[in-house]
Amino acid sequence: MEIHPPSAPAPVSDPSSVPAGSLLRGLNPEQYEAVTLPHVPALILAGAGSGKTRVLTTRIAWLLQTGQMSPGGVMAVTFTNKAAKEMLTRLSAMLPVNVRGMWIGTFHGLCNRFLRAHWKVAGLPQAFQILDSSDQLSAVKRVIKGMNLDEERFVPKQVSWFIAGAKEDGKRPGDVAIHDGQTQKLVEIYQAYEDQCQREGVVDFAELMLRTYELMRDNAPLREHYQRRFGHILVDEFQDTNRLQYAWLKMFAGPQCSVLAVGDDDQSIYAFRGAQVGNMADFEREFRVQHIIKLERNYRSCGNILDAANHLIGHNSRRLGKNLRTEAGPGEPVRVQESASDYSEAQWILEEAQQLHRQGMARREIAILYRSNAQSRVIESALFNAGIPYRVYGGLRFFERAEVKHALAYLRLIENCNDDTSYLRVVNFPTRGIGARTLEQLQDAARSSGRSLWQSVGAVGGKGGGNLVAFNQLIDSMRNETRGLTLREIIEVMLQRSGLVDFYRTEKEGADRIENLEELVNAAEAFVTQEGFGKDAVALPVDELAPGSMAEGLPRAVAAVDLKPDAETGEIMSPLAAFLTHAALEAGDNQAQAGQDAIQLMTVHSAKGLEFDAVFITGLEEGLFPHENSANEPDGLEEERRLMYVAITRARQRLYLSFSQTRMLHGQTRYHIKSRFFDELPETALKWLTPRTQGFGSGFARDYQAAWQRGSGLQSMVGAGQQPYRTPAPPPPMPTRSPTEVGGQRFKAGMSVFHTKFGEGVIVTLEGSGTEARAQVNFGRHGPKWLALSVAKLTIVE
DNA sequence: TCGTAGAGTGTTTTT
DNA sequence: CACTCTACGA
Repeated sequence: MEIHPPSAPAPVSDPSSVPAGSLLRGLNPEQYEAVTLPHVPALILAGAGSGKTRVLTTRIAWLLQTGQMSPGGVMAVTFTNKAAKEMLTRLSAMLPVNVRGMWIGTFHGLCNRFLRAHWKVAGLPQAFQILDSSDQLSAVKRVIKGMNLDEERFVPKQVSWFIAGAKEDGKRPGDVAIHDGQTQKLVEIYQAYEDQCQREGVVDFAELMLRTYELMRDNAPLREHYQRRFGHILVDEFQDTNRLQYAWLKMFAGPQCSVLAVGDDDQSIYAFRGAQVGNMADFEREFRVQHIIKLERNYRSCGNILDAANHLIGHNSRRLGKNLRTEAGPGEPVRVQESASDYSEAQWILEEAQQLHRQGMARREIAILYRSNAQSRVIESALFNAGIPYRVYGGLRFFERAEVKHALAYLRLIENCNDDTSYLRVVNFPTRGIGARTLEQLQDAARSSGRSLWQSVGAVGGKGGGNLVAFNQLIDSMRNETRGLTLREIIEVMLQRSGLVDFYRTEKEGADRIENLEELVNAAEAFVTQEGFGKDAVALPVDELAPGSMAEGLPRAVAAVDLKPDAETGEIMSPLAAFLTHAALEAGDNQAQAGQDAIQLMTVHSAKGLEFDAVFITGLEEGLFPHENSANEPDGLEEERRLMYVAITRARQRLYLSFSQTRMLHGQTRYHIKSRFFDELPETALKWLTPRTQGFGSGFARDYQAAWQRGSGLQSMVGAGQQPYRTPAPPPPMPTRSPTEVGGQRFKAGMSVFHTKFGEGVIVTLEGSGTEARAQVNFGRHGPKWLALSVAKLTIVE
């Protein structure tokens, strides 16, 4: 793929002559050009730390300020709520503009907004609810059970993934190509799942996108309306868009629309969940993009860090081609540390981090990154034992916690009693004498009549049946009691009447949970205040409703806005329904202690978009980073390299790369060699804190052997004369598992071997011992393979 | 209905 | 190792 220079160099006036107070003040020439582009499609290749958010927001502000666009005519779409919020905040700081009328949000958030306005033509109930991924999973499980299918053959997670994947390819059950019986059945499950969702009035994340896309595609007046409306569409993180999102954008972008796509192919790290980097090239071609601007000036990292990043990513093929540069000096070298074990690695990190902190660096400016979540544990325990405050990203977020989900389920039932997922979640929680047997009967009755669980309670007799009726009455009475109350009051009533609070009061670990339930009340309160639901505000976009808005004049027959206000209050959407939507679309933070100054721990994926003064990239070992599983996927290694690129470019001043010789993984000690990425970094930018073990690959095993024979074990390899790390327990006696003992042969990582079937290859990883011993061998044409050494016939190639 | 022992599992993840 | 899920017995 190649990049054409802008056909006509844009007539950029000298950005340095921009008057004080102007929006455009302080932009560099490329940024300036991007912000002031004419009304045509354009692609901005924005490198890490090149000021892309600034360009996006300044462009919107500029379009509005110069009167080229009214707020209603702009759409800006992002992937995360955080990015959307950031954009809104910055924008309102630049201009006094009513951001509520603007279409700025996540793909899913905008779809929700669209479907709330057009629920009727979209074929949805007005109070449709959104399933998060765990809701979706349990819905899929129910479908599989209901079809009497084997959960071994149809693993709910995989089925769920299949359905989401199909939707993200724009495919309904009828559109999926069927090659075999398995696919046939999967499609049947997909169909049944769809029917179930439709019956219950719920949509999953992918459905929000697909439903919106289809409605735009099939409803010409609606499409024309929106296409006329949006003169400018700006897309953030374009490299992360999937097929459906791309098609969605094309649907909203009419002939008069100028789409500005901002992205960085080198930071595409979500191919595994359907992101198509190829969308960038497709966009360039299909939108006949004339203006491609590269933002390569980096304002974040110092020279050595950028050298490392550029050098590394240079090993990828199929790039759009971009190099980061800085006007800051080279700065400090990139420090490299080798440790004997994951434990001593953690120990070293914490001491180094403490050192930085003592020198005045805030803890929140120090990030510890790893490839996979499992790696955080050792580091966490080291920090915990040392009493150093830290914060782990990832894990359960607020709205995903069990007690919060229970509470939300009650609220959802108040809003829509046909929501079977919520019904099943709380019908017997707290326990009400409704057991598996009773629910079995209820589900059978519901299935055979095609009705919801709620509607089927009458069909179940006996004691269980009576309890079910009582449960329905409980929900009914909650609905009646809360009518007309504020959101806060509704939740308080629900918490009491449902018995949730009482239940957790008697639990031994219930205090935290009650605290979270109280937090839910606060979240609701904050939501009402922020979104203005307290008074007469409605959830629908103001510009869709106001007379004189662009929606006015649209043929009523196609229902631009399907208004159906509450008969009593006149509310278009109840605060409760709005809050439930909010809870589904924005899972919230994962920690309450977010304010504290703490060291930040996270995966490389979740670090994307963030920056820190000091960054530790840990576990840089073959098999971990690059991850062994990526070797099986096409372009897997390139994605791992981009991931590494993302990790490197998070650092402002100081970057540490660290790897360990041994690591506890899944309860087993594994022996690793250092990541191949070290060979792809410029020597001149690196500074080894530990002596280099030469000749990597075979080096480790040989040095280990030598060190062991000297009677000093691994510790002697970690550089005597260094800080007294007090490496704890001596390393596991390697000889029992020694790679050199494996299979009775002298295999070592890095060694060339010959296999009768796969030919010549190089040993990447060795693990296990005796008959368990296995090796990952990289065979040129056949790629990497895991081999059981007791079985595979390998000979050493000299 | 509920608690617990045993098996199974184990990249990355926002919405 | 640490967690989730299932099956079984009280």
